[in-house]
Amino acid sequence: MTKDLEEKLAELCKEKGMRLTGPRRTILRVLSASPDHPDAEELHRRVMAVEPGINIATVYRTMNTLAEHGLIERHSFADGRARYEAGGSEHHDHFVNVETDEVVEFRCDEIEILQQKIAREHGFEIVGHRLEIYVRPLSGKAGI
Amino acid sequence: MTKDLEEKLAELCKEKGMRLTGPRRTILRVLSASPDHPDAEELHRRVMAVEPGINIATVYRTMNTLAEHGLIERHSFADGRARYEAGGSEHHDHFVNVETDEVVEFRCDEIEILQQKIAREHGFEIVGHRLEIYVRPLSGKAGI
DNA sequence: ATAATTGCAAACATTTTGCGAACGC
DNA sequence: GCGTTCGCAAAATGTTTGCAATTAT
Repeated sequence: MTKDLEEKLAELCKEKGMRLTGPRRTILRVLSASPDHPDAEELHRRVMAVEPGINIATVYRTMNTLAEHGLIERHSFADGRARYEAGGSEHHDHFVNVETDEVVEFRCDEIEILQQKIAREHGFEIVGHRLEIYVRPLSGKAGI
Repeated sequence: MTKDLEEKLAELCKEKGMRLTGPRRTILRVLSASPDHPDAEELHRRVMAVEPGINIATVYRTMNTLAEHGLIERHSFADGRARYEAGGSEHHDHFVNVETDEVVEFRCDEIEILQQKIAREHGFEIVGHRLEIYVRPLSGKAGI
């Protein structure tokens, strides 16, 4: 599944006319192997572990290019910096466990439908959306 | 009846032990008169129009303090910078018009209820949430 | 060949911080 | 008077960009 994703992204790059350079290939590989939502610095760290010498500016530029072509998603959570996620997976939203900072994906079609409805009622067409639900485990002891 | 929002905020400040300095008063005034969600720079611009000489660092510090004490809300939309909103109003979510950067508030109880439901299904208790729907005007002229 | 992409450093944008002076309580 | 807050300038982040060299097609 993971291996496929890298190839799929590589193919999409070619389709879009993007050149498959060494650094870009490495970035695609790292991205494909990242099930989470790393920011540029973390991504760069992982890329450097695979192939040192790649500049963080290249990471930024590549992420921007990939996002422009719709190959990845660029989130910006509350912390301010941009976080990236390899596209290809289905749309989903996020639970953020405030006690562990863990992110859990979920999907709720009914909510999506309601969004469409209320947007239309306001005279809008949806371009995209972001839903984060900050949570803590149900039964567990209260945090701090 | 409606005690001025500015007065309400001022009182809350005192309650929380925050000093009501000149600059802070001005910032509360501007904030109270801002129905939108200005960022620090815009807020500073408005503050300067009322009383020149207030530094933008003071705006940042004041917004942080107010947010820590729960008197205002600090949003961070996709554009990266922080935007502030005088609290006190009911909970709501946001449409962000991607063509104008304008923010429109909305509220949808059905969505809130679905959130509760799906969170519970995942074994979570909701602490808070954030929903932004990025939109463009429906019918008329296409953007770009 | 030639246009896209890279590394590097410098520029940029936003937000925070150290400090001594000024101020509210 | 004492602790908070201020203005200022400098630092800290996070991200983008100009340019000459390199590389994929």
